[in-house]
Amino acid sequence: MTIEYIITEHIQRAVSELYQTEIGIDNIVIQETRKEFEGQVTVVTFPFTRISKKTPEQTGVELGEYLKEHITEVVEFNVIKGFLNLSIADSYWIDQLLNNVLSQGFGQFPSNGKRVMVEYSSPNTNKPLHLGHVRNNLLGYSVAAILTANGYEVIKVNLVNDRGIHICKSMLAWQLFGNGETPESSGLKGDHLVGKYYVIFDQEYKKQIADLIQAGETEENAKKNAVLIKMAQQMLLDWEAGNVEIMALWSMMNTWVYAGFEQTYNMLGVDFAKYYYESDTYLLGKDIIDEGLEKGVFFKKEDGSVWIDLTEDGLDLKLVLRADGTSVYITQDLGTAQLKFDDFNVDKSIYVVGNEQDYHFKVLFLILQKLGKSWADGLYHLSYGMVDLPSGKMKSREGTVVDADELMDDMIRTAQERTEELGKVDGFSDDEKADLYNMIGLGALKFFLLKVEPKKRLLFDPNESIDFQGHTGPFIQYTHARICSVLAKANYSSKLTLSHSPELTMLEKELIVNLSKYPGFIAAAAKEYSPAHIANYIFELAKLFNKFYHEESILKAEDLNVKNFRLDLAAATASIINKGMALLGIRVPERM
RNA sequence: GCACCUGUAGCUUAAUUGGAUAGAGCACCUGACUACGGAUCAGGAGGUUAGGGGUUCGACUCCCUUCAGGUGCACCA
Repeated sequence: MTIEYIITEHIQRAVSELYQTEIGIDNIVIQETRKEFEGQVTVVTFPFTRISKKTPEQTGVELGEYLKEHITEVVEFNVIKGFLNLSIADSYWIDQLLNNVLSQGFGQFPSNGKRVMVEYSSPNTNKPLHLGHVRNNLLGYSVAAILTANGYEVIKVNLVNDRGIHICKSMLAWQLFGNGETPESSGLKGDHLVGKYYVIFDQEYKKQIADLIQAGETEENAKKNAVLIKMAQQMLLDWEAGNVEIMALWSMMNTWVYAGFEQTYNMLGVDFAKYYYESDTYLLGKDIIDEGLEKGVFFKKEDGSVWIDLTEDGLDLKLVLRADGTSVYITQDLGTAQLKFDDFNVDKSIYVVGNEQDYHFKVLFLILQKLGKSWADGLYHLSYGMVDLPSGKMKSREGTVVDADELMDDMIRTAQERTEELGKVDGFSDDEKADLYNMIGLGALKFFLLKVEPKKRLLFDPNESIDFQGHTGPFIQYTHARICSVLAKANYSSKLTLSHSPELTMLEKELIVNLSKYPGFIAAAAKEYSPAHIANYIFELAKLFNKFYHEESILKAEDLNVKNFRLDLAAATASIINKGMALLGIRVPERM
């Protein structure tokens, strides 16, 4: 039972006894005491003044006296303005450390019996992954890990966009200009090879447009009538008709792409329980259209197209089926949402998709609610801001992207240079070195992307490579390695028993207070689907530990009991760093 | 034009969801026991929280308004 809980209960009793009024939990605000004041736990007394009819100070003193008398852990209190600061006994904090923080399951909530799906990554098969995908992948992976820690059963899925006109463009360009080039013959990663032809298509297409304009066509007509775009459109029709030759080309190029993606995902450290493919799902959703028409949620126009009127909800009319009976984007998303639910019977379904699709998901969820789907309330769009460069927006077609593979390679190389400069890898084997550079490079990248609130957009300057000092992944990794080093020197392996409770220093107490807050951050991160909370918490923890480490010696502590206690404290810190970073998909080294 | 999102130190950002003197990191300046690991620690300087109004004991946070930036408003996905 946490001290906050005990205090809350006693405040209810105190208010009832002192002022003869019952108050709800909502009125009780408990927070951590600010560093400049004495105490660890603070109660805000303003909400009670209306009941007590006294000043905030008087109310605070009365409550403080009551709490001190009735709760053994409350040893002292002071009131400053409307804030009642409580000092909690050292014994409580020591008990927290030894029996809570250091226990096996700390930070892992028991199963809540709920199942949640997290869809993320969602690549197109016509181009390699870029920085935007990296943010998406890291967010998806991390949110999945956080939900798991909160007791959910999590199913990670990837919905691959493997069909459509854009896919045909790279296929066509390869057919026309590829000369049979393969990943083997070119030495290119499969996804990069295909991406190369997507760019070539665009270049050739632009040339044709320019030629047509030269010949007197309007720009609009030139775009419509260029031979290449006509051919691509024909190819899409052939694909939909199941043309054998086209299907063979499609599946061959897909195989290349998937091999490339697999490599990138491995490097990023992300994984999926299931892949959905749009080539399988693009025809879904028609039965939902029928259902909606039956229920009167949708209506049909004279031309046969099907619509929904969302004007009462402040939105517009939305087409859900074309006049010719074929699907649009939202049709298949309606169908896919149903499919996911049918496949896994999930309670919640999270879509990790960029904020340019905010409107789309708003509409999608609203339609499903109107259709009366019982699971519609569990749908959530985890929207994140786009990553842009100093030069502006990234465009795959124009080749102005920060490529995911290159970026990771750069990060790892920088980690290597930095580490070698510091001369810290004596006694490492080549494999260990490679693993370490990978850990640090990717740790820096992941922390950089995850420490910012998802919905904020991110500016990424490739020339100013990511820092390795300060508010960074490597700073935290370093702290961890440092603790491991101390523990190794002391031959620490598991929790030490203390002969008696030591008197805590300010910093020790602060550290324990901090450590015991970990589960609260896990819960908050899940509630808001924001790994940034954990990233910033772990950073604060690492910083605090470094301060403690600097000011109070562990191995040279004044007596054995204090030394053992500090070893436990250090071990607990390392453990939380490790757990928290794991939720971000970041590994921490024992030496670096 | 309409809708949604964002705006905090020079830069990158935080603020326990309405609580105390708005915290950090980078960059800049000054320091740290002959270092339990200096990828560290301590200190300095840097803020009208885009501007204006309102709500209340109390506002970066909620409401109104103006400004700036972004995104979306296809029988594309």
